[in-house]
Amino acid sequence: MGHHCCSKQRVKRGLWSPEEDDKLSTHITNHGHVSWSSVPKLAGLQRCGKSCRLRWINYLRPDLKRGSFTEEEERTIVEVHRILGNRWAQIAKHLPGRTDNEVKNFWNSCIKKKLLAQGFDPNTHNLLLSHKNKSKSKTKTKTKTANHHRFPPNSNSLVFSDDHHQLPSDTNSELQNNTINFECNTADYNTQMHNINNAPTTDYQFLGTSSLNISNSVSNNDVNLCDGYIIDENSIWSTTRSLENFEQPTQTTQVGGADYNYDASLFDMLSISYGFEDCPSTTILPSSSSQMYGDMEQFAWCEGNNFQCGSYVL
DNA sequence: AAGCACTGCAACCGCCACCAT
DNA sequence: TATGGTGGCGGTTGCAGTGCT
Repeated sequence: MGHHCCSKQRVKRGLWSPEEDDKLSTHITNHGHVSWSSVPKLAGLQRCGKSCRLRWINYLRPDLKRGSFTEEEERTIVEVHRILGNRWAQIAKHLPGRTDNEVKNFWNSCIKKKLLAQGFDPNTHNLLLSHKNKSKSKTKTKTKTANHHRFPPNSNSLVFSDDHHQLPSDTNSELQNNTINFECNTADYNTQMHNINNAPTTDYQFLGTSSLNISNSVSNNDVNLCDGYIIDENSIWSTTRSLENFEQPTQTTQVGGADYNYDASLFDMLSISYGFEDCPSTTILPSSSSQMYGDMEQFAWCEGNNFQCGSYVL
């Protein structure tokens, strides 16, 4: 069934003229819109309501940001796309003043090509096979990788408990300045993104070295705890890439559920929120008495005596 | 200068979900 | 419950602008 308003004859199509823009802007500004299907008639336009809506949302709305995307916006798009996939409307919500159409066009015309040029599959954010083979012999290669679907089907967002997560300051001398912003207001993922993009680096890093034990019971190709390093084809471990002073693992001792020694710029929360969908039985046990559990709908993380938990919103 | 290929982006199309009747 | 109207979304198209030969 088509749209009622679009089935009427004498509906103009194609690019909007300045006069049409003016009519639509004036009408919406003065009267708002109760029903888009009634807007063309009331505004004196020979367009269908759907076209009016699109024109207003994508071009005439006063709160739209104009001009090129900034590097920060680009980073945000890549990060959120890594999590959400082609959910342009959701991605656009992280970019005030940008529309889903704009983000989609930018992705298709620019970011996609950049990722491909860098050897990443723009759909999955994984290394393309050809690049994987090239880097296979390099155990410390820094890469980006991610799952295709970050959230369980029908989930809208990720929710963390509201407590600010802090490592016990006196329990491990290797960890300093180790406040991790684990905070994310309910259903406000944007807050989390903003915090991570703007926070001082030390807010999100462990300084020093931590030894990890990765116990991974779902060791198949798509197991992907977070994003970051490829240790081998089957075991992927990670941290955030967006932070400055991001350091590579100092040592990789063994592959496949054994110990890893990392220069631990480890647990960025954004990364931790990734990947549980595909590794429901994964447990991560850093030797510094930290634990994290993940499953499809819930996860939790212990650091010393502090305990954090969160869940997906279904 | 002309013709062609490529690119970016505005707009459209088709589908789905939701709501009112 | 079925149906129709509508809003919203992602995929796709078409065209104007640009660059290359």
